Amino acid sequence: MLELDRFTPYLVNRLASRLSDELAEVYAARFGISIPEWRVIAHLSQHRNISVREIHALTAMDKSKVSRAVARLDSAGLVEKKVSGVDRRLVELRLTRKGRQMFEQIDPLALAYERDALSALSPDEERQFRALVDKLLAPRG
Amino acid sequence: MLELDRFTPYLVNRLASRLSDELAEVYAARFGISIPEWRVIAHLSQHRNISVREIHALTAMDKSKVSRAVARLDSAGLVEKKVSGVDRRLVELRLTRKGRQMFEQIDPLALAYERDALSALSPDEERQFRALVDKLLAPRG
DNA sequence: TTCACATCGTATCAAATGCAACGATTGTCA
DNA sequence: TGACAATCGTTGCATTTGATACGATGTGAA
Repeated sequence: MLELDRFTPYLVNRLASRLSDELAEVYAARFGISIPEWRVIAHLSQHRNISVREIHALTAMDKSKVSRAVARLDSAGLVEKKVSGVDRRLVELRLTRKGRQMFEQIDPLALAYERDALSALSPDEERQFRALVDKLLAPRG
Repeated sequence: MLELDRFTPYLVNRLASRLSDELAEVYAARFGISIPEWRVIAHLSQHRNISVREIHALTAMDKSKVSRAVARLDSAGLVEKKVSGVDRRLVELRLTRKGRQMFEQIDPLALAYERDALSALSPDEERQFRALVDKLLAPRG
């Protein structure tokens, strides 16, 4: 018999929405970007010339969700779009100087929030937790 | 410098949406209910006479989201609504026989999915993971 | 080459969502 | 008691979302 308080999908979902929402409090009002936009920025901060398709595959955000987030970031001057020379179907994305500066402001705030969110765990537990999440995220047969 | 592949809110979110989506594949098409509706049913399966307010508080689903899910379940004959005698602002919810029967069909499927999703972990790791998630979910400061 | 098919990003449109406001009810405190 | 504030569930409305279709481009086999 299912008990919600012991049902992993339920618990992980509650944890995830809390982490997303609390993190959004850190950047949403202050920098005027939404959760999907933040996710795009975060990905562009470390993958150069990544495409919409790749962000979609990495984040499980819908293709059109990514496309729209990119469009808003583009018109806000935070992201540049450039049709790939190799495959003209692809759009290569990268942060503008302005976008990178915004990321560099959010970066320490995000890391501080993560530390705070994990502060209930000891360093050992934190390592365990990361390792277990990694295992669960690894593609299954 | 933030690295997404080590950033807990990001990883936990990816895990959570995979768990939600894959679980929904188990019940959505077969039983014709949405994710919010499933969540309401699951809560009603173990809390009797719970109110919209309480489901909202427990699940972090928006009040109106819960209200609308309940309305659909009501007109589908899966849930009954009854104004509380103690506080007439409250609506006491409970599964109908039909609703309970549906839950009892989904129940083993949900548990089987959970086992499958956690199959990458050893029994020990699974216990650790549950304990760590509980710690992280405990209200902070 | 050519033609059928796959892939990428965007646009379209119905449905879902979140926020704020509302009516109804209850609580508070002067 | 009475007036005002708070709470509950619902609804209206603007926005967001996801599924699908589309045009443009690329791929592969005949």
